[in-house]
Amino acid sequence: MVSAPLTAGDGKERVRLWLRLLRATRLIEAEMRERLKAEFETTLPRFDVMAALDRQPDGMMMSELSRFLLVSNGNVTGIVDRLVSDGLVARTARDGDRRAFIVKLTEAGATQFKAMAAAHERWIDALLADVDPEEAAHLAGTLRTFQSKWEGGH
Amino acid sequence: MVSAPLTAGDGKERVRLWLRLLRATRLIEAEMRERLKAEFETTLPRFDVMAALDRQPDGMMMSELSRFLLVSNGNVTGIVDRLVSDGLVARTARDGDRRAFIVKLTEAGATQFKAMAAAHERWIDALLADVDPEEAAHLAGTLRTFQSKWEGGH
DNA sequence: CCCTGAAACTTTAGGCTTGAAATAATAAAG
DNA sequence: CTTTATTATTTCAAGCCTAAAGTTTCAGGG
Repeated sequence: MVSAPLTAGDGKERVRLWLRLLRATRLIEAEMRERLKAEFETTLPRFDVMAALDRQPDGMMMSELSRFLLVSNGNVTGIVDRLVSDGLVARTARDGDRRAFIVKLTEAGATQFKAMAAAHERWIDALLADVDPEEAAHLAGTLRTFQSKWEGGH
Repeated sequence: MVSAPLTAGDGKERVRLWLRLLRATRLIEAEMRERLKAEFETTLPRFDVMAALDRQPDGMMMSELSRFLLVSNGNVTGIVDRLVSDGLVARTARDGDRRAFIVKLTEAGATQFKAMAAAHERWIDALLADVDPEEAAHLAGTLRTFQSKWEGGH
């Protein structure tokens, strides 16, 4: 006799988790998008690129940006193009390799990003106010495990 | 004397959780996108629309779809247009109201969706295999609480 | 009947996104 | 030195996405 599942609907638990993950993420993402637009006249992809560059003061190659942000090469080209023409980001040559560019935040870009990052942190903190910090740390740990296994094993 | 935080980096726990949530979601999303393309020659937004319609055999209005999927009205128009021209979805008039359409899956659409849904469930199950069920339930519960508070309170 | 407002949907402009193809420069092998 | 492969990036076509403006229809007074 095969043991019947004690919890109802067993077997679809992981799909249910995924659907919740996706929905929660999209809700928060939509909110961030809306506020970035309203408060800073910018977009989430632009914010993502600037956040990545802010962590690497020496700059990043286009391809590094692409890998880090999990988006395609061609996508990064367009976003960076627009940031450059707004004076927030600069492309500089890499000596010894005329193929690659080093992309960094300009002064103006770094200044603007600081303001956005502070607001972003406040928004997220308020949005997730009901998740207590201990729980947050725990969940972050779970997700970290998932990611490292996945990103490691391709 | 103000008490110092016992855990390092306190105050940014929620932001860290959000970044991990976002990254994990994007990893899985990218994988689903890739497999839907490779195995079924379709896209994630199309899958999302078909999944929503599969749950409502009587069909949905365009605006219901838009609200449910958390995307804009105009966006739904385009996706449904393409699904209709592929014969997977049908727009039918709603009697008594010439403004609204009822959108449903066609036979062909329902058949194709069944195959995709089964594959989708297998993929997610395998991807999340390392998340133990207890932990999964816990995470799902936290997300559920967040969502109901958020979606309720606008 | 006629207005006014709201509802359902489409259209438009601009930006994001991907995968594939095209350029160009470097590196490696013979 | 020349061929071949790899790396870094851009370009392109097609589709996704949003916010805002536009169209048509309905519903409720007057």
